[in-house]
Amino acid sequence: MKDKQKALIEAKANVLKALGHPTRLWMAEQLEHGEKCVCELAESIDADFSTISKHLSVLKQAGVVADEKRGKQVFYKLKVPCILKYMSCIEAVIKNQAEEQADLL
Amino acid sequence: MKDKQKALIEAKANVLKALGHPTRLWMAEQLEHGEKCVCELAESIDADFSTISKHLSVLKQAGVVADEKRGKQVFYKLKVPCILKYMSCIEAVIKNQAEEQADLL
DNA sequence: ATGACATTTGGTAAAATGACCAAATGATAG
DNA sequence: CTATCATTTGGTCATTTTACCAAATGTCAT
Repeated sequence: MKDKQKALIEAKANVLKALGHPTRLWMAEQLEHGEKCVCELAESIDADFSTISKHLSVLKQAGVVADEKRGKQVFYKLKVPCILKYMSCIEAVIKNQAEEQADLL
Repeated sequence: MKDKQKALIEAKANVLKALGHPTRLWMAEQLEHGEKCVCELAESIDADFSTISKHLSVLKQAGVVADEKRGKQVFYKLKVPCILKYMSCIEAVIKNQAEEQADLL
């Protein structure tokens, strides 16, 4: 494989990996209808603030979200909202799996 | 968050995580135009057969691919091809990132 | 049966990830 | 300027992931 191709694959995998954690995926979904501050996101997550901050940082690194500080708060938003449009396909994978499991019984 | 919601998020994250490794993403892309046997996939990957086999097993667990043994060979195929349609969006994320990096210079 | 071939499984070691705590930063209010 | 609030950073530890090697499995031809 060419170096450039390889780099592209790695970059894509990196984005998918960033979304491949329940907390981070949940956060991304929360941003579907607009920005939220860290404190809002934190409300529904049972984890240390530092943990939440680090997850957001992973999403930012991957280019999934952008952050903006306003006053004391930091707001995050989706940079490329199409990533959520994909979820119906992911759900199809899961449904498929579930049906096959059910067929075994 | 409700238990069911939580389980769904976890399932979705799991699929994304499975695709979130360069080798596995590459494999999935190779299957775009139909099934391939492990040996074909292995040709372009510089890794032990056992490593390749384990990656395929992760994709299978996640419900991304299905396998079928025919003769000595095992063939893998995509179960839900829409996952590849997503890649254009992922690429948009990367392009976005790249442009921002470029703007810094 | 025996050997050769394609793939998987089990074991192990190195590296990456994720969670928490404590401390640092930056912004605002008093 | 000091205290306070929101968030990030650094450190540490447990867990998970990944890669390789060696050995096992299942299939086919002889």
